[in-house]
This record gives sequence, structure tokens and C-alpha cells, in this order.
Amino acid sequence: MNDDSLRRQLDELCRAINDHNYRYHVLDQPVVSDAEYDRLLSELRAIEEQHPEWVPPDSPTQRAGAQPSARFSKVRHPAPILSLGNAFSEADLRAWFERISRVDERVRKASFVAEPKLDGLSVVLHYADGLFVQGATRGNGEVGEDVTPNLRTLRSLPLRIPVDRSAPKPPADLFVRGEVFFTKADFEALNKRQAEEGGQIYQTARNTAAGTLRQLDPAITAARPLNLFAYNIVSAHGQAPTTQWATLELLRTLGFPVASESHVCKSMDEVLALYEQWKASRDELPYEVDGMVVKVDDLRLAEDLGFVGKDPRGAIAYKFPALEVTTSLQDIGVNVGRTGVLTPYAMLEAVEIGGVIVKQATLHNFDFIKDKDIRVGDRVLVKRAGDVIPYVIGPLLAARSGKEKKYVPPKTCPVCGQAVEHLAGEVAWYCVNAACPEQLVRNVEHFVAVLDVVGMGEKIVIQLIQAGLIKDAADIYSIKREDLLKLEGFADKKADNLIASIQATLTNRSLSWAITALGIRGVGDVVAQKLARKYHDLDALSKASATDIDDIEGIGPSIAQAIVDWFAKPTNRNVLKKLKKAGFWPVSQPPKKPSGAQPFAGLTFVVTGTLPAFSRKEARDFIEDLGGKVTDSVSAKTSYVVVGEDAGSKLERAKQLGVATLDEPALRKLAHKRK
DNA sequence: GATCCTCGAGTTCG
DNA sequence: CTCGAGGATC
Repeated sequence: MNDDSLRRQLDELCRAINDHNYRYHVLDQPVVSDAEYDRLLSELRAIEEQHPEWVPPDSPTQRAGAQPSARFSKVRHPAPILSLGNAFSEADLRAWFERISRVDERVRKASFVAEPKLDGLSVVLHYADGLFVQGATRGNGEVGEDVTPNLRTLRSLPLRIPVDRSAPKPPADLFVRGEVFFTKADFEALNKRQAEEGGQIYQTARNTAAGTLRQLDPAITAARPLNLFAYNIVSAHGQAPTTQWATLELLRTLGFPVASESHVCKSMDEVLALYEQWKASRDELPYEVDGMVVKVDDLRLAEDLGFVGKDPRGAIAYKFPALEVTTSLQDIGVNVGRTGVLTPYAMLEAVEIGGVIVKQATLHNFDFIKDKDIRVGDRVLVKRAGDVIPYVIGPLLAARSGKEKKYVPPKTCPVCGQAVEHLAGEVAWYCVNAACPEQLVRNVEHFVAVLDVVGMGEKIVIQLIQAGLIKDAADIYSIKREDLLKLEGFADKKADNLIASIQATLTNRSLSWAITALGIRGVGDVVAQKLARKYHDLDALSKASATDIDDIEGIGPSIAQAIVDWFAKPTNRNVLKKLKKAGFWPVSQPPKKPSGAQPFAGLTFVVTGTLPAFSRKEARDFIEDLGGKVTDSVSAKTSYVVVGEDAGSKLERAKQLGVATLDEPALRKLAHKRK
């Protein structure tokens, strides 16, 4: 790249970042995610490092933030409230360590304090003779906004220190730095309340915390449970501790809430190990954490290290991979499901979220698009939380250029072209063409997936259909070895394996799985099990009347009718006939006699996360064998939630509802105890 | 009629 | 995991 274009890029980056700063700090309406902002900033830094002579006076690297808005009176901080440099990888962190070690050899033997980096809003609290007299936002680092009345509403903020009167007295003038934030549970509860009252739904906890703290009416702030953690002493008239760890201890002694995760590390290796640990368990924390702040514990050493621009060298923020990013929604596509449901999905400009590149995300249904007012061309916020599947939270209205296009749902099936239908009172739109090729593919896929035919994924199914080898699910049993060998990509071994895998379904498959495999709308494994208990084979089920099926507990008129309708269709009758002929005809097994004790009788369990010794299915079998019930969602009726590694929202919910949790050993112990 | 619970369906990437 | 909808319960 030549100098001219590099310089243009520098100017463009400055302009963009200044704009983002304004939107973030003044408007509370960011149009890019933190991760993207950080990326722009590090690009800018890289150029400025190469060409320090180019750095413009208004470069965002030359100040710590943006101007405060005019609504609140201004407060000058006693010392500049610094920002931190970022590290995004182990290499970045080690490079930082090497850099500061070269500045001062003592660093090599130094200890570090690791603190969780909360996704909140920085504040400075002023205590005069132990009394909370003023609190301000960070603002641009030198001047912030006076939000004292709002801060007073925070329950965790001590209005007088020390809270414990017997503790030592604090310095006459103490300025404490802290972070204001919502816990995940409080934020969810707030949104739930907003939804009930028909109010606005907030997208991100951080922006809402910022908005809440900057309410002109403190009553509004008071009604929203903001939290505080203190982590720094900005100024204490020479009476501040000399290490960061002692600072945290002093703050705790005085009665400030301090993040309990904070930890002293004796080496970089310890820091890195702790980082990995935090990263793995970050979903379990009650608040959003977007990284780890690593500080040189010895504060005088940290001071000696000096600054790079406005960032102190003695501390750095080591970020977690972002879980929430913004990207642009390039188009909306539509999938056709097994039941004919049309499901829209977002085609996104590729972005990295939590370590993987995401290009697509479901949009659930057409109402979702309409309710969130998602338009093609929008910048959207995409989240990938403790789960794996990314989803679109909503558009960033502030980023609208006017060129975005409203989305019009298709009137016809995107695959077969037949008109789509919509049942009154239902959200979903259906392609009702029984011969729709997409539905056939999905149907066969479902059939083989339920019966556990290995080596038959989407690609192979499509290939077999296109080759004319199968016209419905039952046709898999008539596939010949020599037919497969003619297909591209099939040699002896692959063909043999597939045939063997199909043949394996003829033995040892229960009636309930067979019923599930048929793919009747509303019939999954639970309903199928109930049906298999009452009807001894598929013939018996096919002859049952709707009222007869309706009698089963847990099955109502609408599913009963769907079952009757399915068996009434000639094409499906034909499938049944073929299955019988092929020898796929499971019958009800006599109900298993409860073997031994039933210590879990009457108890309902939910299993979440990865258990150490059990697979999910083994855990389920274990519980059911002992007479317990296993369901998928946590409710007030759940007796125990069995928690494994990487447990997500179910654990959250269990805590909220006060449902008891068990780990695997505790589960075994419970089984033993109740015998 | 409202509310809670449970089930099913579709879902991303490597 | 999220959402919608069916079913049970009050």
C-alpha cells in the first residue's frame, strides 16, 4: 500500500472511530459492536505506530473517550480516568509482558492481579470524610457527568464508609473507581417487565445500564436494579495502598462490593491458565464478562512503566472472543422444513462470533421479522451465547441509511413454486404441496436420522433422490448395492456400509421410534412413546379413531387429528405397505417390569451441560430406570436439575426458580440414598 | 379464559 | 437454544 492511500485510510479510521465514540458515549446508540470498534482502533494504532508524524490532533487515540452530553453538570475528575489497551490472543498478552519487561526488568518477577472485565459503565465515586458526596460517569476521562442522585439509588453503593463502623477510617478525601452494570437475571427481569407493560425491549445490558444511569429522573433509575463493583482508588491524598491487591482488600473492608473472582497470579502462565478457566465458565457468572483485566500488582512499578498514548502500560484488558457482534444482513432466504413450514433465515456478512465464523442465522418466522422490523441491508446485532446457535437480536435503527428494504414474505414455496398457506391463528406458513421435493428430502432425512442410519446425511439423500433410487422413505430398503456403485462417490466400501446400516434398522428398533420416524406433525419421541404403549403396531395405530387417540393423556384433539389425517393419505398408506414388505415392522414390546427399586418415582429431572461419565442418553436411561421422569425444560415442577460442564440458561433458570441442582456424583448418591 | 408446562421443529459450524 | 403451539389445570 502506498503512503497516500495509507494516509487516507488513517483519516477514514479517525473519522469513523470518532463517530462511533459519539454514538456510544453521548447518544448511547452504538452502531457497531465493541469487538468491531476495538478492531478499528487497533488498525488505527497500527498505522499511527508506523507513522507517528501523521497522528492528527483529533485522533481518537489521543483522548480517552468522547465529550459528555450537555444534559448533566460536568465534573472534573481528580486524576484522568484511564482507558486500557486490549489483547485478543495469548500472543498479544505475552507481547505486552515482553514489552513492559523490556521497559523495566522488575516486571519479570512481578505478580499480577486478574480481575473480571465487566460489561458495564465506569463511574467515579467521591467520599468526603466517609460520606458519599458525588458520583460521575467517566465521560472523556477528564470530565464526566454528575449522576449523583442516580448513583444513590444503587443498593450496593455504600453511602457512608466504612460500612462496618469498627473498620479503620478511610482517608478524608477518597475517589473510588467502579463499574455499574446489570446482572443477567436483573436485565432479563427488566425486559420481562417491559414486555408485560408493553414497553421497549432492551437489547444489550451495557447500553441499558448506561441509559439507566443517565436518566434525568432518579426514580426511573431506582426502579431498575443496577449493581456496582469497585476496583480502583483514583485518589486518596497519598493514603492509597501500594498494591492493586491491597486496594481491592481495602475497598472490600470499607464496604464496597468487589468482584470475588479477582485473583493474584504469580506469573504469566498462571494468568493464562486462569483466563482459560474464566473463559470456559463465563456463562455461569451472574453478570456479563467480556474479558480479564490484568494489572501489575505493584502500583508504584505500574506507575513507573508510564504510558503509551493514554493507556497505562501496567495494565491490559485481555478480551474474550466476542459473543455479540454487529454485521450486515445481506439478504433473507427461506427454508422449507419436513412439515412444509417455511422458515426465513438471515444471510449475513461473515463475522466471527465466539471463535467461529457465522454466515447464517435463523429468523424463526415471518412475524419475527415484522415485529423486530428487520430489513434487508440493515446492520443487525447477532448473538451467540452459551449455546451454539447464533440468532439475530434485532436491527440497529441508528445505523439505517434509508436504503434498507422491507422484507415481503414469499407467496409461493421457494422450492416447488406452489402457493403457500397459512392457518388462521397460526404464525407459520406452509407449503402444502405433498409432492414438494424439498419436503421429500427432509422427510427421508428425518426417517434415517431417527432410525440412526449412519452415512446418510443431506447430501446422500439428495443424491439418491436425484438418481431416482428413492421416492419415499420406505424406498431405502429397496436400494441395491449395484445401484449405489453407479453413483458418483460410491465405491465398494461406502456402498456396503450404507446397505449394512440400512439393514441394521430392521432389527432391534422399537415401535415408538418407528412412529417418530414417520414424521407426523406434532408427533415426536414423547408422543410416539405414548402411542406405542396403547397400539401394538402401525396397523393398529392406523385404524385408531381421533377420539380414541385423544383419550391418551398428553395428546389432545389436534395431534390426534394430525395422526388420523396422516394415515388417511394414500401416499402414506403406500409407505406403510412398503415398510411391512421390507420387513420393517416393529411391534410393541411388553412393558418392562420395573426391575428393582424405584427411588426416583415421582421426581422430574432436567439434564443440562456435559456430564463427566454419562452421555445425555445414558443419564436419561439411568434416571428413567429408577422411575424418574426426564424433561427438557426447567419449570417450577422440576425436582432437580442435573448440571454438567458448560451448563447454560437452564442452570440460570433453575437458580431463578429455586430448583435444586445436582452434579453427576450427587445424582448417584441421591439414587443410593432413596433406595 | 388465563397460565403454566411440555413437546416438537428448525437451527450453525466444523 | 428459541419459538410457537398443544395440552392440562385452575
